[in-house]
Amino acid sequence: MDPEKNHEINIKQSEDRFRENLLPSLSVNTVLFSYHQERLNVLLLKFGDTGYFMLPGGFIRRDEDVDEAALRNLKELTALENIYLEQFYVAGNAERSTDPVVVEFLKKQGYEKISSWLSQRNVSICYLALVNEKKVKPELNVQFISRYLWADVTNLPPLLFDHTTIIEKALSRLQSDMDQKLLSNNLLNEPFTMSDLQKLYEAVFQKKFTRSNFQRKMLKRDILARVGKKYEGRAHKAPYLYRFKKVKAS
Amino acid sequence: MDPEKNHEINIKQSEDRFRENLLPSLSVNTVLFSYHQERLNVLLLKFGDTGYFMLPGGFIRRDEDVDEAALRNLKELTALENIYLEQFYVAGNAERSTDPVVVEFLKKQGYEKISSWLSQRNVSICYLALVNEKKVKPELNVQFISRYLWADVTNLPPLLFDHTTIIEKALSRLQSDMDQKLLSNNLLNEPFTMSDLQKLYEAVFQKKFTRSNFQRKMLKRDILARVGKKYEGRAHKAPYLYRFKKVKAS
DNA sequence: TATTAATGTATCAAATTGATACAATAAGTA
DNA sequence: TACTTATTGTATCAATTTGATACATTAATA
Repeated sequence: MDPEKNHEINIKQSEDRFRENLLPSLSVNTVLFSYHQERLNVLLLKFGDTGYFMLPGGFIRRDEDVDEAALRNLKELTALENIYLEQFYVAGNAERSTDPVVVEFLKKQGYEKISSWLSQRNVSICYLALVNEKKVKPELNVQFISRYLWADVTNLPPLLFDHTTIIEKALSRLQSDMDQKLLSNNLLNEPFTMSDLQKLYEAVFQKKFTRSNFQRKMLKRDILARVGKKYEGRAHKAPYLYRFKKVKAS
Repeated sequence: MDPEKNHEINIKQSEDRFRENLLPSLSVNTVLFSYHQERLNVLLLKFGDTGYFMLPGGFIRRDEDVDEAALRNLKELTALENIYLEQFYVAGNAERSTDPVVVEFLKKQGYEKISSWLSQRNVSICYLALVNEKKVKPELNVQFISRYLWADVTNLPPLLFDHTTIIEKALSRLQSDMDQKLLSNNLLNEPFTMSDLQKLYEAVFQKKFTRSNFQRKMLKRDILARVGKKYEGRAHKAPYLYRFKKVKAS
């Protein structure tokens, strides 16, 4: 059998399954932040050979909470579990689901039907998550996804749909949450030095902090526990190593 | 013709229209705050004779933005236009759409079909808005809505679905936005005195502020313009009257 | 004209923040 | 071993902000 025909049949079947099991008009997208080599990165998936990238995402089953759907999709795409997820934005523009790059690409490949399916009106509920890059194993056996990329948030490639806007909203939410919630938690490997923590803050806020004042502020918050010293074999005082204190059960 | 049969046909027609024109699985709800007689209130609609209330809401047309849908529904239900609306929460629990009170009520009245329709899985995108109670003309020609109520947020009646949770989330968002965005704007009639403004803040934050410090804080923000004095015919110094300064076009 | 009650503003101490200085120390170098 | 270097931990000081309180102003009334 013609493999392409076979493929279209598979699509037809999955489309039927979609109708049965998934909520129509809705999807979730997750902005996965990581911190690696002093850069704040975002996980992106490359769409075919278009040169365009997109955020990981997926659909919502009829019997699961929207939050659960976000967690499940995250697990399916990256093998991550027990991750802090925060719902920060709804992408609800009527025109957002049609991207000429996607339509063009699919038509060129003969996927007229899939094209119209993927271009259906769709509202996306957007989450952000914070992860250690090394613990993420992106799943690439997904149609049209050719590779993945941890992209520096200050230097994003071209993105499909309104995903650039979504990432901007995610970053500003991350900034306003950074001080309150214990977000650094997921982004830094313990133990870490005060300097490590400061560099993370600087990557997130995209500005410099005064060292001594940053240290004072962090120590005063009573969230760090000193667990030793780090001897780097370099000619200076060894910095303390820290872990985050366990959050009190309240 | 039997009026109830006739009614069911109307429902059938509107259900068909629903399928054609509206996004399935999705709705919007709006928490409409007002400030009246030193109380922070929320607009609620009474569901039949059940003793239960609900938030105003509606559906999203296939060709309109989610934000537009929220504005349109608000206009249809209250005749309000050009209102500050903020998306603050997504109610996405799988079980949220089924409320035994609603099911019971509709069955009792013989509306089996409508009951199952209204109980379909539904994700609600929630907005908050701030309005002058006197400018709101709630529309009561809506099926099952018997009356409306401006309910004190500190003393809510029983609510259907997860609407109590939604209002709690709305209040905490209102509190965190109060200082940044010029929200008082929509809640106070201009001109107002400093004491009026303070009472509004006290209703929103549900706590008292020290008068002199509140005044200092507000004056320093450079958002108020003095426009005269208020002679109340009472034995004390006349307070200044204020308006909000026009926001600079930036 | 004195009294009263609410208002506008000043004041003072405490807490917070930004900038800078300085002491401590791990390793390299003479 | 003593001195140097680089980085870290902490102290200090002024400027700013915040909470509490005091006091002066003033519109109506007795």
